[in-house]
Amino acid sequence: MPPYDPSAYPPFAVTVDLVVLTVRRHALCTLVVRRGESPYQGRWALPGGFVRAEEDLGAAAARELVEETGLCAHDPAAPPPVPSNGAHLEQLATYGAPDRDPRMRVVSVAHLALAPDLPAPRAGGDANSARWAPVEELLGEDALAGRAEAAAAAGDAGSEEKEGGPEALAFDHARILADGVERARSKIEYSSLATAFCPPEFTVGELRRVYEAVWGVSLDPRNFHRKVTGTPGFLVPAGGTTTRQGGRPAQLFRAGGATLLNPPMLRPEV
Amino acid sequence: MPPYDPSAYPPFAVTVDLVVLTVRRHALCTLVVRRGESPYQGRWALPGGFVRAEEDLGAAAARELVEETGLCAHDPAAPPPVPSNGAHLEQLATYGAPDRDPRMRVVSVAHLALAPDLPAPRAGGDANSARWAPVEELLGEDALAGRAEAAAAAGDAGSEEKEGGPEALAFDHARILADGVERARSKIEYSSLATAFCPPEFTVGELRRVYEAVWGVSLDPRNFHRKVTGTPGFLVPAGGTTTRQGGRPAQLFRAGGATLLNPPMLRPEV
DNA sequence: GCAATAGTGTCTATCAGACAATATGTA
DNA sequence: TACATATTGTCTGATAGACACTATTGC
Repeated sequence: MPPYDPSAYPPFAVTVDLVVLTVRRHALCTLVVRRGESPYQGRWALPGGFVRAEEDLGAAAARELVEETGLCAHDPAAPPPVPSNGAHLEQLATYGAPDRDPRMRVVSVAHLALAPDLPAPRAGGDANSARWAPVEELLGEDALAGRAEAAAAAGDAGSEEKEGGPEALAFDHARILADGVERARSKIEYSSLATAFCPPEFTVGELRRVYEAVWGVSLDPRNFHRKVTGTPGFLVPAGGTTTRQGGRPAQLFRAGGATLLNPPMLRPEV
Repeated sequence: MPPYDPSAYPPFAVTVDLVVLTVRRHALCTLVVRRGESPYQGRWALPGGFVRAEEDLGAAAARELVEETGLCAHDPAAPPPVPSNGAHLEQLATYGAPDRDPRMRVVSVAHLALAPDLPAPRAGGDANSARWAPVEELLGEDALAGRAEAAAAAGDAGSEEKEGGPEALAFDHARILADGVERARSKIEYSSLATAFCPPEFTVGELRRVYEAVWGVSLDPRNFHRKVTGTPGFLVPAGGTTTRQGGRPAQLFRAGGATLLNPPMLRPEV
């Protein structure tokens, strides 16, 4: 069985890009790194890198995640029996417009990671080269439903300043980020993924603030409590209580075994 | 701005594979083609091919779709004002395990297409080289939730007969198909995509049979009728009636403008 | 005391599911 | 007529959302 003739197919480079989301100070934030080289030198971009010759796509994404954040990714096929502080990682979508990188043909397999609030990014120890940026700041107010920043994917080098100003993300990363945010927003409706934003033990109020930050809405604390504690498999009591949010002590919970919520959480109408 | 040094990154080939679904005789079917060359010679596989040098991923998928079926793909970003008999096409996921093709490193961007029932496949006019196969036949009964045929991705050439028998799909295509079927099953819950399986004008009963075939369940015709006609934007009356299903004449409808259903259709419990 | 958060109870409009009854075609 | 499918209507149990009320901490 001979290998393909290399001239019979066009050469591609394959990369992984990461949309790493977390909730910090009641805002949905994503990890961005400063580009040190052309094109888009000095602009913020999603972390990512080349897939290695003998590396699976998910493994490449997990490697990039640990390099950028120190987070250990959960394998969705084999979640750990005890919730650790690892992150949820899943494939998001693949972006391969011929002109998305002016240097060469690059196909990027974007991945989505959800993580609890972390101390500070560690990108080579340089605090100026990586940060948690509120997604609202990067995408604007109308970041819902993939409507935001669609034009940014067209990026030609001559009009970089028009693509949302100097804070706009490099390449087509604004679109990738918008798609990742929309995926997270819809997925916490019908799955227990919102717990991936929480520490191993958390309160109902903390979980509610995750939903409020990701959806950008306010939820009734009483109905939320009734709903979330009444959904089988979503939460299991951890035993203790905490007052770290002030007020009356709140029970601590861990994520239950359920991955699909029935009934689902309902995102309020716009 | 110099291009990358080609030796600085591993070379990949990028392909698109298609999961084309339709409903035929009350069964969910997918298009498969017979492989004429090694590896997996003589086995059924999903249609697909290389992405060209200056071609976008979605364009490559649309090109393969028209080559295999003659179907014109709707651009999801700009659906036609009048429903034609084009197919719905969307990106599904990307598969890039290092050993998924024994000849070389191939990353495949799988796409999902939903189409109304078509006459017969036309793969070079050879009726023996392409067919509509019931997905149940290809994946077995437990094709839900991506559990089916996971082992098929491991495929080494020496044990082809163990991978579900001679009817098993080539490469990791059983997994791709299972993912596509699960995507379709969940997406018709909260979107109007089930109409993509119907001709331009269809009855409520025909739409119900689509749901029944895709989900593999029976639905109450009376509740279904009330639900589907009461969901705003889902259906618009086309004016006429038809008796092509026998019984009392049924009103004809066209797909309405809504893409997201509110409230969603509910898949019955298992 | 007051402020803040946690948690429970109640009411109501809505809706999914079960199913009776009727309408209108074909064999 | 018998049968098949379409369509409308009714009933009931479950629930989402609004919101009153109580509980328990820190200041």
